[in-house]
Amino acid sequence: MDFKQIEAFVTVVDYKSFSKAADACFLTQPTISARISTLEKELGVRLIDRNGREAFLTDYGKVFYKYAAEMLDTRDRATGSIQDLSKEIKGMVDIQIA
Amino acid sequence: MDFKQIEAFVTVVDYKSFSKAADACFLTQPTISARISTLEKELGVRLIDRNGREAFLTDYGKVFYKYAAEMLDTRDRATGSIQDLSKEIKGMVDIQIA
DNA sequence: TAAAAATACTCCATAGGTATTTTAT
DNA sequence: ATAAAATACCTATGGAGTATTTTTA
Repeated sequence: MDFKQIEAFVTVVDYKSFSKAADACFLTQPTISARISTLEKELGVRLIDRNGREAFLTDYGKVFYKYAAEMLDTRDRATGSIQDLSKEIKGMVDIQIA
Repeated sequence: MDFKQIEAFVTVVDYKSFSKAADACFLTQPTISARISTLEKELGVRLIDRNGREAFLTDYGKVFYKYAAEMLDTRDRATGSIQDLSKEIKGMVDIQIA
């Protein structure tokens, strides 16, 4: 499992389309297909149904989506916290220099 | 950011050593070094202090560790849930066949 | 028939290993 | 002097693009 795959998955779900997700991610449609497909192979389960006009979640996909969103959120909070702390510390250094 | 990097980070912290973490992960010490180093570069911050006999967390590392553990945990819960559901569904199929 | 996804293929980047050097106690 | 991490180097895997085919509504 990989953040790139998770991002692809969440974006496909949000846009209900592989090609639109590709545009949104500034990637090509085959790249999105590959990421989803690799993720599904790893999990041994189909996450998205491509039959029909729109791509929609399977039961597995519904379960996985919650965790996917949580992982992306945690990652963002992690980088945010580090950046905030970094600015804070740099600020303290500036005050000491001044 | 990458689960491989996060695993390397958490393992180094747990073992307080790059080389011991490498053994535990069935990888080489340079691989662990590279993963930690890439993660630190991406975050723009040093997570682990290698001065002294033991590798220990910087202030940034302490903050990041919580999120790291959370991400690994969420990933494990995600795969666990999918596997459980998969067995459940396969079980239902078996019953229908029998 | 038109759209969207899958597949085939090619190329390049990077991840990981081995060997070695550097560092610190 | 020793142990641990960093660095250099090389190779191979796989990730991503382009072009094309397949699918389905």
